Parts: sequence; structure tokens; C-alpha cells
Amino acid sequence: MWWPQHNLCFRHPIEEDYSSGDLEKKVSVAGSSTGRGSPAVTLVQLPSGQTVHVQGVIQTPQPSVIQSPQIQTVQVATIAETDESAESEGVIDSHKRREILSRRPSYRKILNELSSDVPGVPKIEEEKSEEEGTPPNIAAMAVPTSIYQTSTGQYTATGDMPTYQIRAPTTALPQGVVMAASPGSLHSPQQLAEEATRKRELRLMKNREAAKECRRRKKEYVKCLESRVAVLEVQNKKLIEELETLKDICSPKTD
DNA sequence: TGACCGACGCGTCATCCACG
DNA sequence: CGTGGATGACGCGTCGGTCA
Repeated sequence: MWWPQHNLCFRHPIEEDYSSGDLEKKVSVAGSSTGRGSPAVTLVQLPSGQTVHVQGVIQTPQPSVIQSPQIQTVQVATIAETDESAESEGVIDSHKRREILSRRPSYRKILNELSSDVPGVPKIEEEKSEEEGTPPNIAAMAVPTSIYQTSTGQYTATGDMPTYQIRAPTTALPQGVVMAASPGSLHSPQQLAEEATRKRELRLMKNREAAKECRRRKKEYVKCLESRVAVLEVQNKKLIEELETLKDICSPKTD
């Protein structure tokens, strides 16, 4: 379970959608690390089947891979228990559930926090102009080249982590959405109603785009976590092997 | 072949939160 | 403090896989 907040502690039924077993099982590791001392190049296979060459080793001490640095885990778990008991009584309604489960920190925020802790985790960049190049601080992890095309812009991920570029909206509004008239020019209730409708349509349209973008970022975030898990698994395996080797060397010979 | 299921994407609403 | 962007929650439709 990847959820940044109540991972490992609690899974609410309504989160089933996002807890696809696929995500938890698809990451496989090729494990072709180079020898000791040399810069490790790790071949990691992502769920999509793509292989990722990961350079460098994440060395910063860190909590569990799937644990968020947020402290809310305990809080949410506690609340969740009351939630479950309430549910068993059949009292809880959707509104309550919303209140209880609402608001987790944004993926961008979480990822950026992770990246500040761990050099190997790239940041989800703020929206950039097309002219800007790839920032130097995201060169630690290689991700297959891909291009995301959204209605608001083209997202390119070339080599390293996805750095996405958003074109300035060339067409201000789609057909059917008319720019609002200035408030001073509104007179009749009908005009006011039309204005309200326009505003609503505009808001819905923007939210539609925002939701798409949010989902894209969410996927990116999950991919990033998967990559990180894969890297750490390789690392872990390597360390275990190293430990065994050292044990062999240090143990008194019996024969 | 139709029923069923899980995954996925989308649109919308509600809410949080940063910013001016 | 109002506003707008970000995002969780929810419901719905679609698609592909599986099974009787």
C-alpha cells in the first residue's frame, strides 16, 4: 500500500480503487549492480516493463520506503478506528467519511519533501516555461523517456525524471465559453444568471483540466515511489550479500 | 457468448491551502 | 479574508480478462 498517510496502518474500503495489487507487485528488479567501489549502475524494471538505469546509491538514512515523513499516520489511524466502529454501527454517512478522510498533502509536496531528504528522489518540478532546461538537481534517477500530452501542455521526460513543460495556453478558452462581461455592464437578472452560468462553466472547465493534471502527477508520484522501492530492494540485496561475504571472511575457519 | 470483475480514466463536488 | 489551484472522494462508463 502506497498511501502516503495511512499506509501500513489502515486501509479504508473506499480506497480500494487506488490500492491495486498490480502496483504492489509489478516492480521487478533485474539487479545488475556493478562491483564494490565503483559507481553502481542498477537496472530496474518498472511495472510498465521499461527498464531503468539507476546510478548512485541513496545513502541518506531514511524511514521506511513507503512511510511518509508526515506524522499524520498515527492520527489518521486513530481516527480510522473510530470510523470503523462507527461504521459497524451503521452511523457514518458519506459526508462524515469525507471529513475524516479528507486532505492528504499534495503529491508534489510529498515528493519534494522526499527529494529534500533523499538525493535520489527527483522533484516534481513546478510548471516551467519551455525555454528552461532540466534542473541539475534531478539527475540522480534515470527514467525512460516519455512524453505526456495534456490539453494544457506537453510534458516531456527526457532521460531523467520527468520534467514537464507547460505551454502557455494559446487559445484562451474553448468554444462555448465566453469571456465574462464586466460586472458593471450587467443589468437584468437574466444577465446575472448568464454570468453565473458562464462562471460555473469556466470553473468546471478549469477544474476538469486540473483534475487531469492532478491524476497525471499522481501517477508520476506512484511511478517514482515504485522506482525507489526497486532501487532500495536492489540495494538491500546487495548489502545482504556483502554482509554474508564479510561473515564468511571473519568467521573462524573450521576446515 | 454473456455475465462478472477489476483496472482505469473522467467529470464533478467539496474541501484545503497558499497567495495577494 | 476572498480567490483560485490542488486534490480527495464519489459515481459512472469503458475495456480487457476470466469463467461457466
